[in-house]
Amino acid sequence: MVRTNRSPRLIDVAHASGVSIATASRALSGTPGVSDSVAEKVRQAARELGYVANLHARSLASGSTATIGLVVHEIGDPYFSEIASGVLSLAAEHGRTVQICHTGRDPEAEVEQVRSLVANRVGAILIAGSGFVDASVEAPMRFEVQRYAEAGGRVAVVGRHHLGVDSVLPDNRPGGRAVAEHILGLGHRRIVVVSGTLELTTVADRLEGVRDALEAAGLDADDVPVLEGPFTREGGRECIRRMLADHPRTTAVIALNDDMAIGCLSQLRSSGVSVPGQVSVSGFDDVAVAQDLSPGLTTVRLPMAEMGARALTLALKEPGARARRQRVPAELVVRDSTGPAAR
Amino acid sequence: MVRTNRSPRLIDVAHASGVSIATASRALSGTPGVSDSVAEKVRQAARELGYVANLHARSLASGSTATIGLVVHEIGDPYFSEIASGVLSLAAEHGRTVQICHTGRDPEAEVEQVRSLVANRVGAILIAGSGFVDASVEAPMRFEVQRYAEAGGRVAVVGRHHLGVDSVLPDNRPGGRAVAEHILGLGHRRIVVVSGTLELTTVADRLEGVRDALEAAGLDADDVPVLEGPFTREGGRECIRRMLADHPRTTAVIALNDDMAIGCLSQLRSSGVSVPGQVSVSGFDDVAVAQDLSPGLTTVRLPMAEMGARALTLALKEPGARARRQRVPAELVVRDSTGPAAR
DNA sequence: CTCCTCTACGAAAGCGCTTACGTAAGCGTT
DNA sequence: AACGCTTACGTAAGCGCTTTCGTAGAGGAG
Repeated sequence: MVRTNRSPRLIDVAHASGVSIATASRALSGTPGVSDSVAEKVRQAARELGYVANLHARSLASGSTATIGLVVHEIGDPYFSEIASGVLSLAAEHGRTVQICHTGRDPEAEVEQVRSLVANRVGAILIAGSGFVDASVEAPMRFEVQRYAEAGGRVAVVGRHHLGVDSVLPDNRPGGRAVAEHILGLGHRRIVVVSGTLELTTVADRLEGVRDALEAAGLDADDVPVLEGPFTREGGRECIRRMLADHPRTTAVIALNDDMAIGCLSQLRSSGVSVPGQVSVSGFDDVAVAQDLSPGLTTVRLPMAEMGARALTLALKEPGARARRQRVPAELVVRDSTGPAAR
Repeated sequence: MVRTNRSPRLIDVAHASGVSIATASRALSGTPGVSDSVAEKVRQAARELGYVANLHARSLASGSTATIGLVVHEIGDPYFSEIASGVLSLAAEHGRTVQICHTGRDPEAEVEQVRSLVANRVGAILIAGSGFVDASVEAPMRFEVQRYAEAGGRVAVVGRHHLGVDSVLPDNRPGGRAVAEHILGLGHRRIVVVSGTLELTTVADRLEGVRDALEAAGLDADDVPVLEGPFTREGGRECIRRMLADHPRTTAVIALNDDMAIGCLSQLRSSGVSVPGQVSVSGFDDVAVAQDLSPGLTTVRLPMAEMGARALTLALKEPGARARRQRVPAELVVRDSTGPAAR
């Protein structure tokens, strides 16, 4: 019977080139033990038939995969999409494919997604995005990740500690300190921090850095209001409305990510507050649009794409005896959204 | 021999629950023909063992996959990341995983990526992003896609015609016409179009719409300069520099996507040109940040996430006798970046 | 010429699952 | 009681590869 309408299999290539399926397999996957002439004949036949190996069969037989899994909070968010971009580019160079899932910042969905990646037998799992301060929230994730790692899976995370695996960690705290010092240096004293939920370690770390700077400047960090809202543009808008109501004399807003900062800018503009004339605003992350906003956003640059790529590099390496940590420096980028404090 | 350090297999679950492997399979995958009591026993055992099915084995045996492939030009670009977001969310609801690749707008890389998705035996392929006007560039892609479709694969595209498969098509031309009419309605006559490469069908279609409006207004469309540059923020900046040099009396810029429009805004600001006071600017797409820019960007809204979701829905459906086409309306969103023409 | 060592290749055993097919038991009909 | 039909389950044949092991043949040493 002729197999119509189906992709050719290895055995078809083998027949076409007059060798056994074993030899064909070796020739195509580059395993030694095949003479050059035969190997070339096989490759030729494969080309003519338009043969593409069935990766499922390959993985099943060999027990390994070229697929790597990437878990992000929300792919539509530029912070994550830039990380993803770095991962995808490097993965393509290595001939690896990437499975992405996003979790909507829901810890349960996150665990769920990791499970599904494990089921897919991906070769490595990359997890991007903040962890949770509360260890009990983090526990199921930790469990799942450990089990996978013990079974031989590779895991790397970006911007997340406490998971006991290789990690790429941005200098959130020093970065927070740097912006805050910048703001203080401009003479601001009536400052407000606009922040995502403090349950996120990223938020907590950045805030800690801000407090460091405040204390170093001889201020009481507890005197600076921290307005909490969703870690999104809408959250930024919301916080500014609260700020205008409750702390009308504020001269500087330190937002703990660019998304919120953008929301802040937007709301201040609609409220008729000039930036940086009346109020200065800073962000964190330096997403691509930050420089194209008006005014250009003063922020802390994190090389997101590179962070993604580095996480992948870690995951592709042999596991070390203990978890590796790579620090990524955060660099203050001063633009036009911050200026001297109004008198 | 005890299998240490490996994930449990179906047969382990079968033994643990005292049934055959066939019954266990049926119970876990929900295939009818198993009594409720036995099914529950099996599920219980699976849970206790922490069993997760090996999807490679499953795909190999069943000949189908729950994985769907998504090809985009650049995941870091908000247009695509928002589409991806729609796809990921809907896919998760259907218990599907998504493999994403980005191609850097390189037609060859695109074909390459589709091939690799085919090798992965994904159940469906989604392709987002503009096609090419030049049919010869599009041909290899068309070939690959057709072969996959004939072998039973499902394909859907968003924003791309000519591929002979199910498609979700934004109203680029009517959208282009709508913005242009808006600009004309504000009294602008010295207009410049800032455009990505005309080789992209998306660009060509939007431009066609703009020309429709110009002609309808009794103008000669050929009198309106079309500045071509990369379809990115940097491209927008570049075009504005050319515009300021070559067409200094321009009062309105119609950018053919938001990314370029953002670059235009940015460059105009650095060049000290007020928007919309001296020059009005419009975009296309309505990416999330568009509303938070200063001034808020007048643009044409495309429901990107929804478009992604709809493409997935099409791909998940049974194929029709002929390729389906879903039009997605484009809606003009007027914000602050456009105003009456200066006298 | 015999013996041994390589090298190049083939045969066949899985990898972990799905599913077509076979069968035994239960139940209603006549 | 004999018959068929349905339901619930087991047996076993793959899915398309990789990889271990075995072997034939070439070539070198003695």
